[in-house]
Amino acid sequence: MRVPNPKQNLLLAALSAAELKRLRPNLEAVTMPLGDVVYESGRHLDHVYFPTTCIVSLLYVLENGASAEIAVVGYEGVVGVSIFMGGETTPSRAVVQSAGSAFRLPGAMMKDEFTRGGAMQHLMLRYTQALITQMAQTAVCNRHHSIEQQLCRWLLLSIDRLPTNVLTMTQELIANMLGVRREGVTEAAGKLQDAGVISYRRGHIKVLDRERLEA
Amino acid sequence: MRVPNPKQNLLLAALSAAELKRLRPNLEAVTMPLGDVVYESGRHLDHVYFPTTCIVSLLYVLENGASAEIAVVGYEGVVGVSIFMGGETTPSRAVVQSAGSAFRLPGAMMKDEFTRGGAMQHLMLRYTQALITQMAQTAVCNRHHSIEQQLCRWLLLSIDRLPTNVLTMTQELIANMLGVRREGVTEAAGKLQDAGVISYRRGHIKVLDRERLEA
DNA sequence: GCACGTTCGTGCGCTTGCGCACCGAACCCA
DNA sequence: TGGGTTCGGTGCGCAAGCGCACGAACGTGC
Repeated sequence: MRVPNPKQNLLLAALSAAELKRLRPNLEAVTMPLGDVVYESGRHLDHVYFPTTCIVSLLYVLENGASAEIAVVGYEGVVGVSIFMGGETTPSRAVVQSAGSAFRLPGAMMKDEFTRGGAMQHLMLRYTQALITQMAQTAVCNRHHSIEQQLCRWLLLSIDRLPTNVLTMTQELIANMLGVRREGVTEAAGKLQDAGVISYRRGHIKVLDRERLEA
Repeated sequence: MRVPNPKQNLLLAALSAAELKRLRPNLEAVTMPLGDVVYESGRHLDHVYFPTTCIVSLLYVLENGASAEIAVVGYEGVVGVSIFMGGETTPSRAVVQSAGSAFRLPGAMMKDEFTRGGAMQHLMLRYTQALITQMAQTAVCNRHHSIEQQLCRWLLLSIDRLPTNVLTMTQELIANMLGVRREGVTEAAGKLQDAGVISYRRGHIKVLDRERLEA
């Protein structure tokens, strides 16, 4: 495991040297264990998180407890956009889907930097726009796609944010993310394995044929 | 029909007198006929639209032509957030769901005003945040709710943005918005009518019992 | 008042996914 | 090496929703 470097996060890496230098003292490297709840729905947000090697899922939780993933954030993004979007709280829950590390920045610092209106603001807005697009896609997938198609999409979203092609993730958890039954995931994963696209064993999924996953 | 007044839009109304005065010369009142496509997915955005008496639906369209509504915008919001979020284009289609009027502002003006960093920026970001929340809800509803529940939610979203409790909308169109079959809407609407919550006839839906719709 | 297009109702077979229950098998740890 | 626990596979019955097809009711325009 390398020493965490802020530049591993694409947003931080895109900042100018001066901006990064300004933020650096307040950037704190944190390790993100699997299953850790970064934000709880409706709670106050203290920090924004810039993932480097971890992946964070954004889940929207209903009153009755049912939930579904609305977006995935990895080294290309930031968790906690609500902080600079104006709300102190977020309506979604953020859960670590793949363990790793991240940098976090106190919310107040983030706001200050954002308000300066420089590259940081621009970057954050662009990323938020991308996040919106991802959410819109999720919404439509939930309606029109089969479990198998959604599983494919989800696998792609995940491995694109990891250095390896192996995910550490039980089918139960995937089912939770997608908001479907575990058995449905089992079935879909079985098909994909038969087709030679993926292979898995107890909590580890290896993507063999990325091309064919994109269909 | 009153003469359109920018203050009918909540976002414009929330601006200070000075700001509104600055924008006023560039604000153009436009009428929005039913079914009009305000934005096409992937196309360049010339203007942002501030609805006053119309309602605009944001649809995300898949490659195969299937689509689903991801958000509803009325007098409380603005259509075309991508313009100040950094992208020149939007991944979604915007369609007029209920005829009425709106004010539009050239994209460049919007950007300028946004970049000033004043109340406008703050307002736009807050609204975008609200839009994100609405989209997240839509995503989860698509997964967990029955057609009837979704119809209820959709009706509420719509009448909340209209002065009356009567919607002019065929079931076919509603089905399009929700991304379901027309027959499914017929069935759900039939149930609601039997329950005395709504009444409808050929393209006109009247909401009778708002309370019970919220379940 | 009549014809036509639009909108809504209904029926049927079929697929997908859910809920539940149970078992085998892999893994972890002592 | 041998528990016990966690995962994954499988088999029901059931409900929701889809696709298709057809017909009835409404309302508009001539």
